[in-house]
Amino acid sequence: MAHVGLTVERLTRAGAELADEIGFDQVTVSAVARRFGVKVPSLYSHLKNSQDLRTRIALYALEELADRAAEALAGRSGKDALTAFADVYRDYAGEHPGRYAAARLRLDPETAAGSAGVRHARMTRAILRGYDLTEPDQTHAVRMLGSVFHGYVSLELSGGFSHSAPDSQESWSRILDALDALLRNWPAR
Amino acid sequence: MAHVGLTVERLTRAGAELADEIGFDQVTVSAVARRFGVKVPSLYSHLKNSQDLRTRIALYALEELADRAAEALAGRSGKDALTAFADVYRDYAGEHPGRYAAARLRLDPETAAGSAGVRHARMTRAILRGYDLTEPDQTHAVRMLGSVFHGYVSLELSGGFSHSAPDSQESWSRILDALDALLRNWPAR
DNA sequence: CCGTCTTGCCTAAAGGCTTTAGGTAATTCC
DNA sequence: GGAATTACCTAAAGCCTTTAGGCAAGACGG
Repeated sequence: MAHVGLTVERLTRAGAELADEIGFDQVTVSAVARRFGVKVPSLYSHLKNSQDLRTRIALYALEELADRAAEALAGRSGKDALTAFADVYRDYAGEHPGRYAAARLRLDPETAAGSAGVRHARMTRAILRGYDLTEPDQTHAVRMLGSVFHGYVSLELSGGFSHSAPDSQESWSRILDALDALLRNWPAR
Repeated sequence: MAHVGLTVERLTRAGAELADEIGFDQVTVSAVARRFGVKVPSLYSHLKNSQDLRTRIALYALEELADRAAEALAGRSGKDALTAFADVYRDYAGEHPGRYAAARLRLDPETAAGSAGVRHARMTRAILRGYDLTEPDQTHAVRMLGSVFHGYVSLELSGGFSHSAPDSQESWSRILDALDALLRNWPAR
């Protein structure tokens, strides 16, 4: 077969696209090879194994998501920042369900520490600068925001809120109102 | 081989146990057959296919979780109910990570409608009777609670909060305080 | 008590994904 | 121009899924 020019980057990107099309857990080395019109073993000089492919897609998605979030956060603060940040997550999951699922892949601690996950955590904390929270409440709030965003998007993606009133968009918007109110009025111990 | 007495129920239960031991997505028809000391094709007279097995495990876990939640909710109201209900989820996920993962399996709408998922939704709504919320805010709050519970448990399970201060238990408890405060003080539109 | 029917698990087999080992042709480099 | 490297290939083994068909033991009617 002719030279196709396989690289880890191209394989990762193709895997990410494939994830959005057929679902992250349907992404296999075979499927990616097929997409490049190449025999499966050819990928093994670029990838350690199947898990390696999945991990790379996850890191790619985390990076992409963090870039979007960072851009959305620039120049905003308070509720404005909270909403923009949250919307980045929800919109990304809507546009790229496969990549979003990839971003939720459990990474081993070392890989996680070197991933864009760290940026996500820092940005979430940055949002809280617009509110009057001190440690350890700030950390509790970081964890809660992460939970709500991930939880809502994940339930919405799995069809939890579809076909029932009120509209998911309205719930999302009202939940963000509620979170803003909560952060401005975080209960003392 | 001798008569083993395979039934769909026994296969489902074994699959649920296996899920907790090796992870829900490692649960295969092969693995369950192995556990019964039986050849793989023997299971196909009880199961339609691999997805059928997974779905049954999911329904089983949803049922079990709903039973526990119902028991915890009996005789409680207000914050007491909120906490007890939330703890059931978190504890179940901690004790049975594989089953919890199974309970999050995306079911097709028809299957979902006949599942214990409906009870979960009703119970969440029941908790809100202890707070002064009217529609559509009640629905928004139901969705938010579901998101936080699922999101938190899911992040905790994937190792998000381990090895970092403060303790995850403390965050959980403070987040429940915060949710209680929020529900008592839900912002008007 | 005996033959038949049914039930319950088995072997055979095909197709797909993963992964390793080793081959070949084209490109790169001295 | 020849040697080394690169990039993709074939071969093959192992595991999982799923369908088709077989056999033996227990259930059941005569």
